[in-house]
Amino acid sequence: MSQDGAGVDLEKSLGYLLKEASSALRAAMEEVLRPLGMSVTRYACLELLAQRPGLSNSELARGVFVTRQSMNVLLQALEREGLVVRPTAAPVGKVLPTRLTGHGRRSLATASAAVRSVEVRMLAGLTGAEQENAYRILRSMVRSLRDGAAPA
Amino acid sequence: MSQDGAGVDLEKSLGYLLKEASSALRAAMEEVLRPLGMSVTRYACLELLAQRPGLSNSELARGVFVTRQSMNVLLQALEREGLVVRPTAAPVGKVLPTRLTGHGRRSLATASAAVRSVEVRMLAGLTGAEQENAYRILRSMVRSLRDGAAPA
DNA sequence: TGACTCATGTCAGGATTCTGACATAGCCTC
DNA sequence: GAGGCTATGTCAGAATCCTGACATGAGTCA
Repeated sequence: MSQDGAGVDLEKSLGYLLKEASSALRAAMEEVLRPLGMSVTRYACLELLAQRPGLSNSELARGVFVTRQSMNVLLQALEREGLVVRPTAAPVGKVLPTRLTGHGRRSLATASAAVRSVEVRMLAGLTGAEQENAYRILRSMVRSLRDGAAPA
Repeated sequence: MSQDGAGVDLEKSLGYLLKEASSALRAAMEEVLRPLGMSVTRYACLELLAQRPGLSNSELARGVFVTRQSMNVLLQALEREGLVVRPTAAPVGKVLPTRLTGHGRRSLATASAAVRSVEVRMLAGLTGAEQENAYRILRSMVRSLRDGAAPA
């Protein structure tokens, strides 16, 4: 049914398109990660940890865009499965620096390759200049949204 | 940091930036919708329904990027609160065409204005040409992700 | 030193979404 | 008309994520 009404046109809304693209990306990632027994959130956590070893629970949460409570339960699971390690006592303050184990690094390697193939597929059909444009434009959107959030 | 070799560089990854932008947009929408007693999913459902009256449960689900089961529980709540109406019996097949009530339309109006202000803020700092670029590039990403998903 | 503020880790409860499953209606082919 | 295929609406259970709350440690300031 293609019945156009009045009001905001979702088909031309960049916000809607942004959600659509993000949703398509997540679905594509889930599709390639599922056979590996890994979820998108788990992969994101491991990938972030590989690039920034020793990140704390709260820092990981912010990097993966979930609450620190959700990240806490995820880290407990990853720790139980031997993918990451955390010291039993905080070396300084309450912060528990997390690190990947060998098992975690190997598990991440295959997942990372799969995700990379998805990103390559997503960028197929775009020139290098277009990718640069996309990067700059998305960065501008994020900055505008964050800055306007707390003007007081 | 330093070791990029095998891993995806999240700071330069368009996929990560896409997730970041989508997350920031959702957070900004939740912030302005919360005082109105409305969630992002509810708003999206009502907005879609305003533009395409008579949409079915499954069609709404695809438009809002959730499963039809989730949309079903949402529609039941909206119906209970008098924001939408569905016929008790399907006029044709099993499809139940959903429509906004006057109450639903009024509730949507204020929410729609709030969301529009967020989108305006998001696009501040971008020229018309840049917005056109963003639209075209995001569309290309979605198409590439969907097409490659089922190569048979 | 003591009070205040902020960030962190964690537990508990609730809300939202998803996966699995079933019955049914429309469409297509034979 | 019979059979297969797809899509839909719906119920039930499980997984995931979030909000609320508490205690603790670091930093600031009088």
